Amino acid sequence: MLYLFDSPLGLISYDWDGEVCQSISLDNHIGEKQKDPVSQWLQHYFQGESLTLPPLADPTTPFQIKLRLGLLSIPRGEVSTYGELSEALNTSPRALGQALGANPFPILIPCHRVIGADSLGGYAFGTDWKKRLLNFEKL
DNA sequence: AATTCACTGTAGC
DNA sequence: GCTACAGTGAATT
Repeated sequence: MLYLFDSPLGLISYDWDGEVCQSISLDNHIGEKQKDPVSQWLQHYFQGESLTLPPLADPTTPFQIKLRLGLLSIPRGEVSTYGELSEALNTSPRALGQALGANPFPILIPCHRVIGADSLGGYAFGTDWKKRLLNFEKL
């Protein structure tokens, strides 16, 4: 079931089935507002606090597991690069980017904290969002 | 300083 | 299997 969250940076929708979060979307502006673990986490996130993550759907591939751990090890306000992360995960930068784009949980899993070696890099829902998120976390 | 280019590994079909 | 990428560093102009 799709629900909405009204963030200071833009509208966020997420798929919550009552038990776990299935996915996050930054462009589908449909659904109702509801109080659940996901909206609570987002609420706190945008207040600058860190909570433990709500239950998330299992990754579709083993690589996604490693990817999550790698991303979650980047603290708020810090950034890493595709090259750096790919080395840590024993893969290539290109592959890492591909996997990041396939990650269903932007913001919850902070894929926006990964930038290119000498450029911003891309973002599944537009670099717009990426810039706003990074700027927000810089404070 | 800008552009081209081969190499790369994952996901999705 | 095959193809499309959210990258990178070296080689070339």
